[in-house]
Amino acid sequence: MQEKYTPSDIERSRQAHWESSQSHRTLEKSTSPKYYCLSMFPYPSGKLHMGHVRNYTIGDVLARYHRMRGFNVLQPMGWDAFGLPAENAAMANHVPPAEWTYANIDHMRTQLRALGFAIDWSRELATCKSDYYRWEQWLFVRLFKAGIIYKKMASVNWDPVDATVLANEQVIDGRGWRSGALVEKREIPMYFFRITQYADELLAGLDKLPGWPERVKTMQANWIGKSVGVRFAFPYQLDNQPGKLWVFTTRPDTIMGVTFCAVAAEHPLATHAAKNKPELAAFIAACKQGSVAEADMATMEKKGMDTGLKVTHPLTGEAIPVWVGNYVLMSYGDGAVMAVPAHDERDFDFFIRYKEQFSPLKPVVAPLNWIGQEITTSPSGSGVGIHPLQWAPSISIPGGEARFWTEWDERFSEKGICVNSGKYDGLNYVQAVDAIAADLEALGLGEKKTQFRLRDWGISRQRYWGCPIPIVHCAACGDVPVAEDQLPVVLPENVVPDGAGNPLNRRADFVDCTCPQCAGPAQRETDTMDTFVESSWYYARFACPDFTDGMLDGRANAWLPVDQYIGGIEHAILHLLYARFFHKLMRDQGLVKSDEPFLNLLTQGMVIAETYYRENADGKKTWFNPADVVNDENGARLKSDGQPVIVGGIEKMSKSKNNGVDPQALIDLYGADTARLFTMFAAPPEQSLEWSDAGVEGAHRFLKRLWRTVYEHVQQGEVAIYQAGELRDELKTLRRQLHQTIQKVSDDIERRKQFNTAIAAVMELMNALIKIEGSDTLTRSVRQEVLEAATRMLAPIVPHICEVLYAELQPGADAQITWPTVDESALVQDSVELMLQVNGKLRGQIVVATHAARDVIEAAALSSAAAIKYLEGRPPKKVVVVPGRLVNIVL
RNA sequence: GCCGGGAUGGCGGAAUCGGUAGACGCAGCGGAUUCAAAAUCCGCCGCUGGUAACAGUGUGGGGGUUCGAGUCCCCCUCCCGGCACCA
Repeated sequence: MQEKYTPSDIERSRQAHWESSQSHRTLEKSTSPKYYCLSMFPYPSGKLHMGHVRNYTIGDVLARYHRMRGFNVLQPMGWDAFGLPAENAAMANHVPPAEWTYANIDHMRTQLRALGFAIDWSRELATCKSDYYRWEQWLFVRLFKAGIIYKKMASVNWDPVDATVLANEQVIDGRGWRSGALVEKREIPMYFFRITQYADELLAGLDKLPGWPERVKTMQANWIGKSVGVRFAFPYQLDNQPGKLWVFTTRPDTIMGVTFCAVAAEHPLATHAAKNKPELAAFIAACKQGSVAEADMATMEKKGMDTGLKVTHPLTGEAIPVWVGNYVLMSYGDGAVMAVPAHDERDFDFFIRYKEQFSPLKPVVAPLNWIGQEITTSPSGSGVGIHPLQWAPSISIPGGEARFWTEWDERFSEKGICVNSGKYDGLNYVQAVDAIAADLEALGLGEKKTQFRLRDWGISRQRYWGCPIPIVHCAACGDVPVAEDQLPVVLPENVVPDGAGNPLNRRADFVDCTCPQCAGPAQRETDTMDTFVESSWYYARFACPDFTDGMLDGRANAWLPVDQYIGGIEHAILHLLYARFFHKLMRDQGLVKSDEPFLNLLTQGMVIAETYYRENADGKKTWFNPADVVNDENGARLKSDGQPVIVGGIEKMSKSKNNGVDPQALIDLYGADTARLFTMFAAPPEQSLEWSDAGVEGAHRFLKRLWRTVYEHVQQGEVAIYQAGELRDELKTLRRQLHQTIQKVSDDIERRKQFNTAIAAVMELMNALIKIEGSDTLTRSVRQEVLEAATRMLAPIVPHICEVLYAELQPGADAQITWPTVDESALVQDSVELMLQVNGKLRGQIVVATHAARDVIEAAALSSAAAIKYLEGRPPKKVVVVPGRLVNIVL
């Protein structure tokens, strides 16, 4: 055995061994239970970053642990290879996205291999290859024919200068990132997946996922946003034509308080009213400026303008003014809302802002009372600005003075008993909803309805580097799906985009084709699919990546569902919801049998780092990598020129902010095992990890110490592991700690998935071992037991060094290392130390027999020196005994 | 703005079911070894007072429940993620 730990040598030789013996190749046929361990596949951005290392190390630890436990493990890897960054890189370097992508894949594959992940590389796939995406096109065609995919108009960000559609990320402060032009919303035709048809199942399915984190399930449930309410209409006459303005509300009980209606800027009523009102047309145009991102819409100042149109309140017959509101989303419900300023905060803010314009200015109708609010006397205060607490009594007095308040109070939106609501007075929420819904239904103007916040999934992208949408546009036949035997529609790979629209539009060889239906001349669709489509089913394709006769074969059902899925928390909603949806689509197409794709989910926290930038003369930002910046008491400066840079805040490592830390330097300096150990040790996996280099040294030091300890032990010659015989106390304690550690580490990895504490426990064990002296056979045999177990426990985390050390401890044992088992007899302990508290403060310790009775413990506690000191002869008021933990004496 | 999460020593973090706050590691300080340094080993290490024993105090801020709160409840601040075309 070598005296010195040389990671580069042992890692290279171990990896060569794994490769030549195909150690990580998954068995197709096995009597062992299966364990499908999947980490979210990477976008091939160029180099691995720390987030990847963290993600894939977690997966590898779980995969290797389960293999040690006798499972038949599948751990595949692939590439989410279509996407926007490839087009950006293509424009910057004048290289086709395909070339850039394949080069990145090659580099990143080498990096993943260097980290020693137990991946079955024979199943590798890349989504940009036609043997993958052809099945996506095949499914598209089937779903299109089944009506699950349909076409409708939708808003996109339009850059009028570059004449191109922009991603939300490419809109910065309302302007195009390259042109700097003010971005506009533009309506274009797009294909949609009817995900809303599965909304109920996607919501209900969350309850059948006990292996998913609560936070993810809560986020998805809120995203789907099921709400029960009433959809109803305000009738109107326009140019002597009758019409209905439809709205949805979850608060039909407040319908008697409707003061106005607000419609989205794109709403037909708004468009109509703007015809003869230039100022309204200008306002609507202003609403259409800026990005389509909901975050931008929601943080915008709430503005509106009266259309001058009036609709009729369906129950009171009152004329209700219609406004255009920039906060009303056309994509939600009917693009219009009723406004009840008395009971909705957003309506309230809007009303206060424009109160002069509501003509005549009328006090807010207040139909509800607060639950449990006692109605006593009329307050003496009057007029504007009255305290909200005085409001409820004041409005409840019949014929009493109506009041106006200027500050919102959370209680205004609580549900209560109807007042000032005509025939509905005195009804509670449920009764009022039923009565009002029944009345609206009798009028033919509304009904109860379940509404989802979830919207159908628009998948058309006006981009080149994606999977072509297999549709042909024929003047005679319309939109025709490509025939199955014509698939795949292959994306040409030699194109360099230039930022001005989709270059496919200019490729006659791609666009011009014949109609699959009438064989006449036709044009191919040039939009490509959202890259989330590729990542929605790759987990299934890994079971049978070589299958050429269909999307999936029977192996998919053998492996699915994925037993453990691991990926960043940033995917909690979109990717994970789309993948769940796709699984149900595939199930309904007879491709898979299960209902859910991922049994257990681990959402790793993000690796975040400081961002640094400089603003150029044109206002654009140049981002600098943290590795190129010094940030000390003199501020942040660029290493290369010593000039200051602006600190942009700590954010998720990303290419756009250039704050990714390259793990390569770490691997080069310390080896893969140190990189893996430190990443797992630095923080628990679900927590976000702010990157710092400090501490890596400590992880490396631990591995060196482990090596040396085994070396010194092995140098003394072979010894069998401890099996039986009388041990001195010191060794008994060490063995107890060893088996407690095995128990803890197993639980930490398998159940808690908290690897940092597993590592800490082994470190403690090693610290205890090093303190034991002596080279007698008994001592050496216990030491052998501890070292064998320690290397086995660390093997999933630092496999290279552990396999080498284990082979030194067990010469000739070349088989798969197994997980150590707990010796229950080693755990037995005769006495236990209890904490002694007086009035909840720690005042001492007592030692009692392990299973001592409560009264024995109490007596021991009361006779202890500490108790006598604090009791000063008085009897205790109460004694709390928590067996195995503590005794609390209350004075 | 809405939804979800987080805040514990100089730093990363531990405390798993309401029961010893600070495990483990980093940094720092002191010592050993060395011609010297690196590496390694030993010891100390929340804050305040005290030579010490010990006492007080302490888990973002404010309030509450409890014999006992980092952990539960209410309110607030700041930070991070997502918001449908970044992936």
